[in-house]
Amino acid sequence: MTRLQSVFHLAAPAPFHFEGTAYSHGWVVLAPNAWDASRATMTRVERLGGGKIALLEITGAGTPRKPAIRIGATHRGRLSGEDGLEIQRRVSRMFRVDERLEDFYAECRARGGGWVKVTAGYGRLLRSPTVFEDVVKIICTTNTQWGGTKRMVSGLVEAYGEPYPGDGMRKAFPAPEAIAAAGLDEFAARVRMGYRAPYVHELAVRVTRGELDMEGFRNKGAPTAELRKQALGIKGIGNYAAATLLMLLGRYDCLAVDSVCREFAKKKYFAGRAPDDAEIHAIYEDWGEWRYLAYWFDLWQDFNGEL
DNA sequence: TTCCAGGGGTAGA
DNA sequence: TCTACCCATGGA
Repeated sequence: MTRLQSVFHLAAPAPFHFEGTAYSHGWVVLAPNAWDASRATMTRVERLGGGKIALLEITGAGTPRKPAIRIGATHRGRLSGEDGLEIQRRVSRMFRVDERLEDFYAECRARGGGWVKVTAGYGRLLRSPTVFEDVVKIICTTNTQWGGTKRMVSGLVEAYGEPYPGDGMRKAFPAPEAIAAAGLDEFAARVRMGYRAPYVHELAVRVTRGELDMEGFRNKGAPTAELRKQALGIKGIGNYAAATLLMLLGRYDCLAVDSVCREFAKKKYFAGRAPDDAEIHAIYEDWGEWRYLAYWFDLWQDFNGEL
């Protein structure tokens, strides 16, 4: 069967910095995502609800005043109207095109200095098309180095992801059903994620059985504290992971304090003395609902010198 | 060999 | 709510 191509354009909110969004944190290089720096293009295999597998090529488009995201989809067989809408919904979620950052930008402008650069369309930290994928990836970031996270996620995709037809090297992120169908022993032996294996497997089983509604975490009406409590109910999710998940859900009032954060705060704000967590939280307290983004771009500016 | 990483679960206080 | 202890894995 011949490969067909479809192209979609998503309108993005101005200001919108495509590369700054795609490469906003490590997610862009975690399988099945891949980043081609020479073309400023993100590619990813997506398994659609109707069963079709598409290879997506996602790039920035439009103009500064009317920014957009171009999605090139390669697939076998025609896409239905619903398939096309699903692709756009998924990319829209990944790049947070519905999120409003005006108040955050206003706060950055008020602070001045390097913060003004953030208002050029940064601040939308890349996420996954599904909450399930984000939670699995967050669990794979805990108590390991970044190289370990990449290895675990690649192994998971390789072992249980559906291959893109004609190029078995590229696969979609595994459906929870695929993980749940494997026994825990087999799963743990194939993916090698150590003590995290039972957590990820149990999560997949609970989602498959309908005991856990991951997409329900997007509930915009729920208070952050309630979502945090629900997140902490998932095995493998503690304070750091819950704050990271809340960030991916668009709630920035919790700070994800990890070893990177501790080391950064120690050097920049405490003259080499190790602060306790309460002291770290206090640094960004006055950013209110934007605390996480404030920390993230404080770290980013310090690390890169500039955006 | 030993340490530890973008921590978390559990038991016990 | 806090602390101590244990948890697999792989890189340094």
